[in-house]
Amino acid sequence: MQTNPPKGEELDGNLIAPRLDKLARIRELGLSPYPDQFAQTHTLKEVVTFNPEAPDTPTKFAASGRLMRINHMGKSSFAHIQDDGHRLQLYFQKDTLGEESYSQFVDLFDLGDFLGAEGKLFKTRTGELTLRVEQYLMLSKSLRPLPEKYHGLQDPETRYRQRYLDLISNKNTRNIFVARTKVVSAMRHFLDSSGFIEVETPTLQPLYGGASAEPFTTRYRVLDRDFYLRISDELYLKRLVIGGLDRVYEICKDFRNEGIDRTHSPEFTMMECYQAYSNYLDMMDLTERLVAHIAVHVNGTTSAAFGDNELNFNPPWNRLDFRESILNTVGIDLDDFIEAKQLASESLKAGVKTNPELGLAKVQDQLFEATVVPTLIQPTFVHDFPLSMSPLAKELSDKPGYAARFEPYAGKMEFGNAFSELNDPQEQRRRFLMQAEAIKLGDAEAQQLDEDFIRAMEHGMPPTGGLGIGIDRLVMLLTGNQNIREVILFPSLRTLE
RNA sequence: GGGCCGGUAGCUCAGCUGGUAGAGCAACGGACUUUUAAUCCGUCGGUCGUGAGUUCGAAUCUCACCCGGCUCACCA
Repeated sequence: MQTNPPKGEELDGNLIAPRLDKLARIRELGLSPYPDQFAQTHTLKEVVTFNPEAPDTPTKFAASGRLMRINHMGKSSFAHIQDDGHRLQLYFQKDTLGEESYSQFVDLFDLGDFLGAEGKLFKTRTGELTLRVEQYLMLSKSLRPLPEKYHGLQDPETRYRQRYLDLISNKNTRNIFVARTKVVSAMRHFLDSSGFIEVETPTLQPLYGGASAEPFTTRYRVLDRDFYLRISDELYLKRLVIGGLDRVYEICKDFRNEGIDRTHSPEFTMMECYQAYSNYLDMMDLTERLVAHIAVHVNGTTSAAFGDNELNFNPPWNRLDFRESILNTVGIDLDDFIEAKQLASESLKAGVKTNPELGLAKVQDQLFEATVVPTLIQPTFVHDFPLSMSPLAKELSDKPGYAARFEPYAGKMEFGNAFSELNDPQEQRRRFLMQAEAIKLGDAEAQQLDEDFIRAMEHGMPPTGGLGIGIDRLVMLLTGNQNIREVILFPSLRTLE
């Protein structure tokens, strides 16, 4: 839609002009439309907790916020100010303020302006807590109108492009992002108190790795070579475990140059943590406890409404063997197929199209995605993935061809990945070389050989469990949003010319 | 990328069997000293996403393009 993208210089039109006029009149009166400060006695959040009838209630409140509603009624006016998600009603009375002060409020203030007001609290006839204004001050003049007061801002495009308007007028939007912040802080708190230390590793990387994805490429001018925006921080965090940081984690943006849809954003936030002397089963346990802890911190309970379902993150979660999950769902036993083409044709019988030219692992993955994933509503660990799909994970000693790896699922959506980290450098080299074959087959997402990483591993790496959790998707699950754009403040959209 | 749906006033939406636009909120003027989606009277406000085409005449029909939503494909 062309209606709303900010046009910058064009501050005209008959909705803007009256505001500019008022701005000029404020200045003519020798007042500042943008004063330096206002001495608040209470935030709105605090004010709304008072009962005006209680004996210990202060006789003066000075509070401030954005004007969201004004009712002029001749010699008195009601208004609402909003701040930090809280609202307070103000009552302006000619008798209280005096003729000049009262009419200045009526003449010079618009919806959207910031205002500071001082006075006493009382309750209206209908019982609403209200501040009887004795003095007030313009704190900031607004030049553009707000979205409609009742319906708010509905248009999804404008909500994403001008998120500030969405935050002002839609309480639910605000709630989502407050919840998101709580998710991250609860995660940090849990990990910090479990002995993990938070680190920062490079966003710009000379080689990309740690995941299967196409990267964004950028030019590092001084070094005169291409760099990549990280698709993962895995290989750097493992170097740190090698360096003796036994429990590390990082929460950061990863970038993947791929499609955008309801569950994928090209830049998204990931938490990855690594714990020496543990394995993927320990990570499974960690995941359950971590997510349950976060859910309680955010929602007050381990359950969350998601679409038509009520998800319950209370441990223990379901556990589902990868091979068995496909066997039980479509009756195909992966162990019966060594060739990509065979499995692909068998999959097709079950109604699933795959790309056999990309190799067996890809076909297995596509079959799993199409058949098993849609059944995974309640939190579930899918474990023991085919080794060929897991170039950085250890092979299970009692299950050749399968990796000590799991992914947590909920709401038909993967939201993490974990394994017993491969720490045999010679085996790691072989795995990278297999990935090189996949690249030749046309798999644009296969992983690059990272000699420096192997060199680090050759110095000795302890047995280590690693876990990644997609923050955006976890927030989706805990806040009941089925679209990733609803949990990202400024989601990627095409630029408007 | 395919399919479907949408883009009309600042916002929320009508209008779409072709006759160049309406409502509510917002704004402006007026009435109103406990309103709260305040109410009542009056007024202003639109290159109907963009560009072509058909037509005497296009918001409306056709085509192309732009932007968004859903969906399928792709993508862990």
